[in-house]
Amino acid sequence: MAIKNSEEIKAILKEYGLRITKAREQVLSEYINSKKPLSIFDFKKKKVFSTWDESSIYRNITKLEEAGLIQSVPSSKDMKLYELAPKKDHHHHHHIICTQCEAVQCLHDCSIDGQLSKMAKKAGFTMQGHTLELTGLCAKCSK
Amino acid sequence: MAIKNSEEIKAILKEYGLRITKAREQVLSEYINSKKPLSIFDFKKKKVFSTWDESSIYRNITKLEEAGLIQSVPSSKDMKLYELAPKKDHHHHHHIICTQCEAVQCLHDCSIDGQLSKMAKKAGFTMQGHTLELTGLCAKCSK
DNA sequence: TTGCCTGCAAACCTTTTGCAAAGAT
DNA sequence: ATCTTTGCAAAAGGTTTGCAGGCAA
Repeated sequence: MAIKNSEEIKAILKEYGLRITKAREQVLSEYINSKKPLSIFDFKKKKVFSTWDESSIYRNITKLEEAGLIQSVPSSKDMKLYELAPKKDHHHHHHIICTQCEAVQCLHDCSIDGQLSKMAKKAGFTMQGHTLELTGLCAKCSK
Repeated sequence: MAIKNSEEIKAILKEYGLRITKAREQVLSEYINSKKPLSIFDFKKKKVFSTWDESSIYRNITKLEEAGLIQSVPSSKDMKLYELAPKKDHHHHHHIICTQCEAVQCLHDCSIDGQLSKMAKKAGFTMQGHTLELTGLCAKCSK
């Protein structure tokens, strides 16, 4: 998703019925402009967030999730991960996690639905959905 | 996987160079005989485990993971999930869960590896593995 | 003004660790 | 006899909550 400026962020918050506060704008901005899921740790690393109390970041993440702007992502680590929720123009996608450095990346072409439906049918089921996570080595770690 | 008795469990522990203790046998047995990933909560629910201290269960899970008998599974919840590692579960497969009656069935033809590898490669990753869960309606419930 | 948001501190929950006693090899 | 595992209690790390004051609508 393209980088959005402050006015656009505010408009989105308004559209979702959320109050506009500086902390909330910054949290949403991170998710909108990030290519990968973010944990509280990712926020704490950035000095922009050193002004905000951790609990406020947590509460804003919760608010954004309740509003449907972000969603939680499965992880093997001890921290919760969230990513921007898919909008209508977005594609259903999955993640691949590096088994060495734990980097997470989104995979934007999920072209296996047809095959999965067939597998389900063989077992006598009508498929409704699926969850899929890949593991592997990222470019850096496979060197 | 077929249910294994106490002697078989002991043999596996020995094979993996682990000492045989009652607690460890019971933890491994749960993973071997479970059709789904287990968290510490699943252990605490069972009264067999009420005899063991939580820290011992945690330590045994750690030991089994280090030995390569179980592996961690990505999750959105607050608790870590583990499942039997694929080596012991010689038949790589997935599950489909009925969204109505919660019946679980194994899917024994996983023919998507090739496609997943391609998806991973596009993202710059070398795929190592995947976890997949399908949801749908079973034969009975879709009537 | 009204009610939501924030910082602070404390509570909470899962997981880890230190230590001495009990158990496995 | 030696080295590992256990129970207990305490600590650690991430997340949530209560409260009083501050800010958005």
